[in-house]
Amino acid sequence: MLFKNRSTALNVDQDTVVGVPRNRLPRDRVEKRDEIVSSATALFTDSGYDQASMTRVAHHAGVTPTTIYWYFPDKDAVLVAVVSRVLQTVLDRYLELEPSPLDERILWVVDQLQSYHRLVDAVHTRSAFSTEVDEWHNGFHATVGELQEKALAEAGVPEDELAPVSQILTLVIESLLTHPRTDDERRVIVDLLLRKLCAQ
Amino acid sequence: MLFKNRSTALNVDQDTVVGVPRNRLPRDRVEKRDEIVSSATALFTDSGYDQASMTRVAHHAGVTPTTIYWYFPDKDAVLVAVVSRVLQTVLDRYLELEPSPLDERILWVVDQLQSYHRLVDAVHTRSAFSTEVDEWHNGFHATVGELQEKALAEAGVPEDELAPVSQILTLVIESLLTHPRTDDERRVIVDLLLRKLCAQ
DNA sequence: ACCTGAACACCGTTCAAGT
DNA sequence: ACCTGAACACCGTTCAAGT
Repeated sequence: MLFKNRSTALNVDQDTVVGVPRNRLPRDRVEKRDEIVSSATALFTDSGYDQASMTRVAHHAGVTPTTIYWYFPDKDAVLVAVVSRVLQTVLDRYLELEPSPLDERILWVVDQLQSYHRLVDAVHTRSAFSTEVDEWHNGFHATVGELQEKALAEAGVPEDELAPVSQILTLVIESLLTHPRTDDERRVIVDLLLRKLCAQ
Repeated sequence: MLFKNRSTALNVDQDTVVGVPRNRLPRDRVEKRDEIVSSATALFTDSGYDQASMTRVAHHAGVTPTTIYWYFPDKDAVLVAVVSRVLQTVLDRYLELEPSPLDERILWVVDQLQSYHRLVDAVHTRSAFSTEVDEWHNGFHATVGELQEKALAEAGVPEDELAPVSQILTLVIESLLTHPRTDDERRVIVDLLLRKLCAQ
């Protein structure tokens, strides 16, 4: 029951040293951590940060609540791990998508993030109480801001308007997530915004 | 100790009927309810919805936690009472302020609501779980939307752009509350947005 | 009608004890 | 090194009991 991943013959590989499985332990640690983050992502996304208790996350990951505290200092650290991974995934997919009109790219982002609106709320709420969440949130806006300013410069926005235009766009995108609308409503808003904000 | 508001000579007025103080009871009830809402407003605003427990709100209002449940069905109902009163107060002051340029009025609203950003977060988060909060949130956007479309029409925004422009403005204002900036930064954003969105 | 204290089923987190 | 069960101080809410 204990060490169940390592005690079966199936899982023993050539790198294992008798008694001290050097290369095995770190890998297991990473895998279990990932498992916790996956469970937390699913539950935070579906039920929201508050309703998804550490107990529920733990059981979903097949561990005891206390085990999570071996991998993370507190619940906010789990939240940061969750949103980091979601951002990374979406960012990777976004960068592969590059050459398409700006409005299409923005609508794609809104569409991708739509299901994560509970994570957005959680980050905003927890930022006020957790410095670790607050720092991640600031870093998030810095990363996204840079990317967006580059895209906007290419779209013809003048140098001195780059910062505020980018910020407006980010704020609207974030808000669209927590104020759900139909595809059409979103398109009307994003199209009008870009038409007005991007000089031609 | 019980009925302390009514047992002192100071508080007995002419309308009081022996044994059954007809006019007194409803007034007391309203006053105590107001007291709870005031305490909740202070604590929700300063500490956030989650950190401000029913126990803390009750003690701040000079009652027992259970007493609150005589006046409100649950914590979300307290939240709705709090945000309703805040909105009413700000709306009243706004309507007295009427004749001033649109950008000044918007910056005034952002400034007024700035300190209530924790309430904004709470409403967004609770909307997903409480139909009473969700309904209030929808009503809020309807009320504000109407007011804003009128102001925008006067500012020269064409009929067919009224709805999306109003929505963009509301989303940006709401987001500015949860993403604090300096007065100058806010002014730059609002000025640019209005310059671009309002045809001239 | 209004208010209370005790209780219920939770919560995030800690810690001594196990392997 | 990693994991657990029991415990701690909370939480929102309920309810029998008081006035």
